[in-house]
Amino acid sequence: MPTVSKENYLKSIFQLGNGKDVPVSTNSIAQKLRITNAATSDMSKKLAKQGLVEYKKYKGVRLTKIGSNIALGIIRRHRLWELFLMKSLGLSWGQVHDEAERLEHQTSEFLIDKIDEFLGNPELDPHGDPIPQKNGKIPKAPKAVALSKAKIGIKYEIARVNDESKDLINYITELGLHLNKKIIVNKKLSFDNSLIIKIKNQQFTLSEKVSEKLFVVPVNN
Amino acid sequence: MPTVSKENYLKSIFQLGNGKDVPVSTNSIAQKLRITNAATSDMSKKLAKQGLVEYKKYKGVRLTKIGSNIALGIIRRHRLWELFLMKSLGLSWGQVHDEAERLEHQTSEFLIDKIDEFLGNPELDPHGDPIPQKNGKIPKAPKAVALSKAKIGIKYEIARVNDESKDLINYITELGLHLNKKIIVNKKLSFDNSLIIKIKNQQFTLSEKVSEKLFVVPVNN
DNA sequence: TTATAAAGTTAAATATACTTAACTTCTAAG
DNA sequence: CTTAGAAGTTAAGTATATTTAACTTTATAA
Repeated sequence: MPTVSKENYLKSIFQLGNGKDVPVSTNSIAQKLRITNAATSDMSKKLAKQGLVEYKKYKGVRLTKIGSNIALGIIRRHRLWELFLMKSLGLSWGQVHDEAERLEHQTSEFLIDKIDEFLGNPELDPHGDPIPQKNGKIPKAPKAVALSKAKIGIKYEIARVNDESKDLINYITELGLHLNKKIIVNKKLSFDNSLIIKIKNQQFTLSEKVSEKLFVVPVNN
Repeated sequence: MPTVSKENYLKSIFQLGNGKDVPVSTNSIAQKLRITNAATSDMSKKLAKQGLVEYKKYKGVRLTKIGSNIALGIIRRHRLWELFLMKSLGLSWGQVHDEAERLEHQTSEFLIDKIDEFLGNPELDPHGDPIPQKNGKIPKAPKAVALSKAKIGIKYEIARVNDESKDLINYITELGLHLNKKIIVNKKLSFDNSLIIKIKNQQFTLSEKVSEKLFVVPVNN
């Protein structure tokens, strides 16, 4: 069984490769995990020795089938915990990530399956990300577009938001935004690409940085 | 902040001392944690250096106020998790201990307080043990007596069971026993001190070993 | 009152996961 | 097609938590 540390490496590799079977540079892992490059070089060898990644010096690491399955298991646990903590305890969007980040490593298959069942085998987590299923399949997320690329005047709803930055989540939560919230872009300011958006009757400005992290799908009514 | 390992030492010391401010031998800790005596001698020094225990060579360790508070915090998390997993996910008596054993070390104060609140600030866990409160107070558990010391013919209910042995819990669960279950001792066999007990209309035998681990309180009707 | 068994400690070694500092390989601009 | 800087690796050292093996202290029974 991999340690917590190894699980985090595998998860990071999976995420940096966007779930695709591509090599990921050791330095990008280091950056993501906030450790030194040296540490990831070291660990890459260990992971390779255990058959969890393929490692070619100077060419990055690539998950093996086994490594990929472990990564998926951790991501599954993370996303189910997030949803569970919101549904069962009423925690908010911004409160669940950090908790899930720790709990995901201490959750037996038995327990996560119980949580999955309790939630009705959901396909999406509270940030709109797909929850890997018990069988390893990853549900399709709705095809969302960054708010920064949205068309003026069309009604959208929020379908996904990057859950890595707590600051971002807290900020947009404070603005009253959350998953499935309806939103219209009234105007785009050309000098800094910030957006003037409307929700209900309120209107406010979102910087380009923020609008790139929010993903939306068009809605009819 | 203590590591998981240190938290487990502190918890064990607290439990071996029955929650009292007494010194606990290093070897008893080793036995409980299933590690070598040498390891606990070593760790005792480290815990002492951090001000979590007082350690006199050959005389065992004694929790300081700080160490004791950490131990209480872990026990609080353990017992609240057990109850929460049963109430929210419908897990059984025997299924919650091992999960709680890991989750207890990865639970922020924020989260455990939410769980506590969700459960209505309960005083007892599913095994009848008192749950240390946020303020550090430990609720009084009902004054229960070991079933092995119960009187013949009196109606009792199960008030507490040692949660450390999964085998025991699974065994008595299979017999249909659980917290608050009514039980009458019909007879005590003098040659091995086993008991013939009655629940509802069923009758069966419990060994002395088992009956020493089950605690009961008399009930009226 | 003393020797011995039980209880406890120390020291040396191991594994994991890091860091810092020095080094090597790669890559892309001129 | 060379070379400088970026990217990546290695080596040595650190901290934590463990083990095994040898040793010391304590308590007790003759």
